[in-house]
Formats: sequence, C-alpha cells, structure tokens
Amino acid sequence: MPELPEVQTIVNDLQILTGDTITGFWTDFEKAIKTRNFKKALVGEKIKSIKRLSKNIVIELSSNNAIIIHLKMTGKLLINKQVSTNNLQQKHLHHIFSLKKNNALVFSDIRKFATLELISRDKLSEIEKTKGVDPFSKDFTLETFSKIITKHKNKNIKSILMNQAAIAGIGNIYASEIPYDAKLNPMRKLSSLTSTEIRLLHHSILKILTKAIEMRGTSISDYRDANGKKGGFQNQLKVYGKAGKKCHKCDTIIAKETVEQRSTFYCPTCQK
DNA sequence: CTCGGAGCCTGTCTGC
DNA sequence: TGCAGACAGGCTCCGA
Repeated sequence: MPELPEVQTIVNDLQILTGDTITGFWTDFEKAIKTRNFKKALVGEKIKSIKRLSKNIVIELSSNNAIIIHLKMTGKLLINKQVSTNNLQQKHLHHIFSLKKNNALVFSDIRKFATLELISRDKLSEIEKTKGVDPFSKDFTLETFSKIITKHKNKNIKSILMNQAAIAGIGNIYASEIPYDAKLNPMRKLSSLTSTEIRLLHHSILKILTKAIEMRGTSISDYRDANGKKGGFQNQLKVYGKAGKKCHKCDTIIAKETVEQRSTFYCPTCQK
C-alpha cells in the first residue's frame, strides 16, 4: 500500500494527536507487534511528535522511545473520532490506541503484513542510517542523485527507484509513474543515462511525489488517509495499472513487464 | 557478497 | 455457479 505520498498524508493528518496521551492499547493480532510488553511501555506516554521515516510512521513519545509503524500493503491508521465504522473496517481492525483527548487511533490491516514496534532513540538512529536519501530532504540534490546512479550503474531505473537503501520512500506505483514522466524506459540501465536524462529523472521524482502529496495520495483499492478518505492521485496515473490501454500522449498500448518480481508499466513509444 | 525465490496474509478478479 | 490460480501498494529471510 502506502508509499511516500500516502504515508506523508497520514502523518500530516496525525499531527492533531501531538500532545495527546496514550491511555490504553488493545490488540487481537500480537504477531504484528515486534516488541514485548508493548502495551505496558505505552500507557501514560505523551505523544511528542509524529513524523515519516521512509515509508514508516514514527510516533515519538515523552520517554524518548518511539513507536515505529510500517503499514506494508493494506495497513490503515484512522483517527477514530472522525471515522464512520463499516463492517470491513471492523473485521480487519487489529489494534487500538486509546487516547485522552482524541478518543482513539485505530489500526486496521486486511493482509496483516503491517508491523508495530517500540524502539529507543538509539535504535531509531540506527534505522535511519539504513535508509537512503529521502526525496524531500535537503540532501536530495542532483549531485547526490548522480552519485547514487553511478554507484548502482549496473542496475536499471525501476530497481534503483524501488531500492529503499538508495532512495527512501518510492514504491511500485510511483516507480512506474516517475519514469513515464521523465520519458525514460524503466528497464534502462543506469550506466546508459546521459547527464540530461539523470536531471530529468531527478526532476520527475520530485514532481510526481509532490503532486501525489498535493492530491493526498493514490487510492487503488485499500488506501485511506487518517480520516478514512480516499486520495486523488489515482485519477492522475498515466501508466500504473493501465496495461492494454492507450498511452494518452501517443495512443501506443501501455506495456506491462515484470521487473524483479514486480509489475512495471510503461509506454514503449514515449519512454526511451 | 549478491541474487532469486519463498513467505507473510486476505481479498478480488479471471478464466475454465 | 464453482473453483483454482493469479495477482495485489512491501519487505525480510533463506539458501545457492
């Protein structure tokens, strides 16, 4: 599910929980929780800040520990006060954080891939070091990006975009949409890119992710923001999920190929 | 070391 | 209509 724009949208929505206190925790799926005594360590803690780390949501607590959540494919975090409960949400509701001011933060997850963990500040710094550069950090310059391209010169565009240790936050949807915007074939080997093409790709990463955040993310089927609403970027998708349809620029049929076990979509004419 | 493949789960869609 | 199989936004682990 959520890639950078979706996680960022959720994190933005969750900001209203800053300063609130966790008063309880309930779960019916312990397996998702990677920390022992999770509940005990949480209750009574105040939420200091909520931020995004790659595709993770990090809730920093007054104890200096942090809850780190990965939504994986179908995880949803919903501020309960503003959510209409329907049967589907109830069925897949697996964790609830009770809160003093905002009633509750509800966690649902159809495929049960999502994980929650309580980590120390040191552990958080360690995890941060394993992540590549975030496209929205000041470090994501053309120069840095060019170095990443050089370092992974034997890989292709799709795989470098998906590599979290190189560039943090891009997943399978945007890893198809970004090359389309840059008019580059996702299977192009990085060593073959000219400096102009590298600049185009760098530009498209920022352009597409920025637009997607403005539209509050992409809802293919399951993704919802923290208020339970769909995003809008699915209406802007040019190639993802469009195999067999015409490219809106040139009428060529959009192709689908598997790259590293993930579906990849592109226009064979527009993308060189 | 890198790399491909399996695995984690449930739901939906397609084709026979 | 029934049902098997493929596929789905992510990531980790394992063996070769």
